[in-house]
Order: sequence, then C-alpha cells, then structure tokens
Amino acid sequence: MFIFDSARKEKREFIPQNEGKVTLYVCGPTVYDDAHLGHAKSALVFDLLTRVLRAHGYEVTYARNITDIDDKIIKKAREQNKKISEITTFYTSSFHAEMAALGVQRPDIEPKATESLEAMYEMIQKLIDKGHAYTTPSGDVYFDTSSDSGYLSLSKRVQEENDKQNRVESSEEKRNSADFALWKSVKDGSVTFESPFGLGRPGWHLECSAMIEKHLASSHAEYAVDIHGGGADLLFPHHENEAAQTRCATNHALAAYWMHNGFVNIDGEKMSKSLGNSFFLKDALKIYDGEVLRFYLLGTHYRSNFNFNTQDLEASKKRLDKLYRVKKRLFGLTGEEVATAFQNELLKALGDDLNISAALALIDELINKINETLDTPGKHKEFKREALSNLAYIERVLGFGVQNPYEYFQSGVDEATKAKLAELIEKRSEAKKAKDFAASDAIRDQILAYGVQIMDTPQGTFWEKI
RNA sequence: GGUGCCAUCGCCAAGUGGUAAGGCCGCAGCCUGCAAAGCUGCUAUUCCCCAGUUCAAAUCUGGGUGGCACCUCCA
Repeated sequence: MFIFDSARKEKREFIPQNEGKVTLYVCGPTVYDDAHLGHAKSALVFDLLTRVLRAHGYEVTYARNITDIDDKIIKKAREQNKKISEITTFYTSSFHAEMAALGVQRPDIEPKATESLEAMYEMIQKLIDKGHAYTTPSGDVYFDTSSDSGYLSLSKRVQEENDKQNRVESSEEKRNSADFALWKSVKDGSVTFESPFGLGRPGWHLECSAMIEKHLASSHAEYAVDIHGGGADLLFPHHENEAAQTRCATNHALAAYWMHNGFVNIDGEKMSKSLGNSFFLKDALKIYDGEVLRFYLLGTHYRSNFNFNTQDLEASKKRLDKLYRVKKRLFGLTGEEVATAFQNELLKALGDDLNISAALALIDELINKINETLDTPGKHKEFKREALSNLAYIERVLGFGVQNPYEYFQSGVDEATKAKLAELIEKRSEAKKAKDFAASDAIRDQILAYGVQIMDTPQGTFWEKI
C-alpha cells in the first residue's frame, strides 16, 4: 500500500512497525454540537482507510477519541442550564447514530477525555520532570516549545511569522508565544478535576498524546502509532503540539505516517457558523439516504477539498443507483464467494493512497460488464457467481450497495403510498394486457405524480422513487 | 507577512515523463405498445498562460495569472 504522508509531503510505501499489524489514531469530535458534513467526511475517510487496510490483510487497531472536556461544552451546558454530562452524552449518541447511518463502522477503541485523566497527569508530570513544561504563578502548566528542537517540524512553519499574524491574545505568563496549556487552573468550580497540579482541567492537545500512550503505543517502538489522522485544519497547531508532547515525554515519535483529509465547503463557501451555512448531518440525513451521502462524500479523493452541492450529489446518486440496479438483477442469488481479478484490481487502486476515482471507474466497468452479459441469452452460472462475489467485496471494502436493492429505491415512501402504488400498477397491468394503452399510460401518469417511475421487466413491473 | 495546496470536456473527477480513465449531462441507434432501465456508438489533437529541459511533458524547471486553505476553537 501507498499512503501520502503529510509530514513528509510525499506518497510513501506503507510499512507498519509490526508486520501485519496497524495502529491508527484519528482525532474525533468534541461533543458540544451536532456533527456537520466535515465530521462526516473525516469519519468516512478513515472508515474507508480501515476497511482497505483490513482488506490488505492487516490486523488494524483503530482508535478515535471523544473530546468530552472542553470550554465549548461548558458554555453550552451553562446556556442550556444542563449538566456537562447531559450535553456530552447527548451529542455522543447522536454522533454515533449519524455515523451509523453513513455506514461508518465503530472504531475499536473510543477513548474519552474524562476517562483518560490519569494518563494525562502522567504525561504532564513527565514533561515537567524532563524540563519541557513549567508551572505559572497562577497555577497553569504550559508546554515549553523552546525546549523542543523538533517543534514545527511537522507543519514546517516559522514561529516569528506565526507571531506576526497571531490573532490570539498571548498570556503574559507564557515564556514563548507558541507555548500551549497542558493544564489550566480553574477557580470558579465550573468543571474542575483534582490533579497533582491543582484544581483545573487539561488542555485540549494533551488528551490525544495521552490516549495514544495509554491505548496504542508500545514503549520500545520508534513511533507511538503507525498512522495518525484528522482534518487538514488540525495539522497546526493541534497535531504539531501533540507531536511535541509525545516526542518530549516519551522515547518515541508520535506517528510514522500522518494523514489529513481535505475540507468540505458548501456551494463554494467554507462552512462556518458565522456564515450561517453549516450543514448538519442530521439535516442532510432527513433529505438524503445515508448511503447516498456516503457515496457522494467518499467520491472525491480524501485530500481534495470537497465542494458540497445538490447538483453534484444528484449526479453521484445516479452512479450509486446503477450499482443497485445491477444488484436487483442478481437479487436472491447466492453462492460461495470466490476471489477474482476484479477484487485484486480494486484493492490495488484503493491501496494507492485511497484512489477512489480509479476504484469507482473499475466498479462502473464491472457494472457495465454484468449488464452486458445478463443481456445476452444463457445461464452464465459461473459469471454470476463471480459477479456476486465482486458485489459482496464492494460492500465490504467500500460499504457501497449494502442495502436491499428494492428497499434502496423505495426508501422514504410510506406503506400507504406503497399499497396505493401496488394497486395502480396492478390496474395498469390489466390495461396493458387488454392492450388499452391509453388507459395504461394514464395510470402511469398517476404513478408519476407520486414521484415514482416504473419499469416493465420480464419479471414484472417495478417502481423506483425518482 | 509566513506556510502550503490547487487550476484537466458544459458539470464532477483520475492521471505526476511515453502520447488524455470513469461518472453526470447531450446526440444517434438497439430494445420497448410507448416509456423507464439496460446495451451500442459519438462527444477534450488537448490539460490556465508564456518560456525552458527532453527523442518525448497535462505530468519536470522558471516566470506569470486566477482560486483556496492554515497561522484562532475547528473535521
């Protein structure tokens, strides 16, 4: 496999530290609000990566954290007069439900900040002991960036230039403007934990480094994890800071490979609350099938910026529809799974830094070949067996085509309408049998009024929601 | 100001030295009572512009132009 390593800015052959095993850590959500399309993109990208790694035969341990200690959470709890835990529980479960709708598999480990405090204390203490962190008079603990010769090696920035544009007020207690909080002392009792460093709460960057040590790292390894991923915006300062903490507190570097996914824009504009154009996943899922969103969001290479718009989504859906139509043609058939050349080619395409476009082109070729073959007379027994295996492989590795094909085309239609449609189709069939085409066409128009199109096949008349 | 990314058919989008994948849309045909679906064929001598390297460049180099991201919590 090949992976583009955003630390080195080049595509590299992927070689895990332990043969056959991969550790993957991805920065997950801060659970203070509904997930938007950007969260979906990131989760989908690393879901795909995990599936592809597993298809390559790797035993993958995938961890994605839940940040449940954060100023934004506290603010929200205050505003809504709720407990912190009510907020975090609510948004954690909605996140899980929405990701499930997209076909995102749950990570193997999902550590929470609130459950990782001991690991964080341990890391802070190590950093203090090694002279990489200092305590201020007001009780905060900061990471001393000047003590880390490798600082900024990940993002390759220039500190003086960062400072020129630094829009954040720098605390006067910090030794260097880039120093970041490991521990924030809190006196108002809002959300405080009792630590060896006093009452307070941990800085945001710390949790990932601590969780990685706790759950994934082996102390003698050169790297704490094989792959560390997240959104492109996290490269700096979040990942830079994580890398610094781990490098200074332990005897290994944080990650052998870094992967960053591109952003999701809406109609050419950055999603942001101030622009009022955040597209929440829960709203998108009211309009579109989760798998359609999965297919659309994964349809563009993970490192590209993604511009979400409904026209492109509709075009993308038509491509997925074709996969489902071919599944309809093979529906009900079963057989032993066999390995095929197609599967090898698909895996090769995806193994090249998740080249989804190449993979989709192969799938389109496959669909075309299946339709072409099924259009010719014959039983095609062996061909069908291979076709079924290939479709099953696509389901497993890409998560495309996982639904019952008939239900896929009829999702969102209520039972009463379905019954009515069945009735109309029956009437139309009778009219057709009587060669009363004026009547059958009139009924078809009635059916069309439901937003449904029909198709006559040798097996009968079927309908699809348009 | 710094760091970095991008520019390929009407639209989406691969391709990073060997002579332009794939999808949507469109056009023609087959099939169909007619449709829909499916199938077949057609649809970029050309990859933002200029110059250079090379037997060979969308792909490399230099210079432009135009987008964009990060440097603040952020996927």
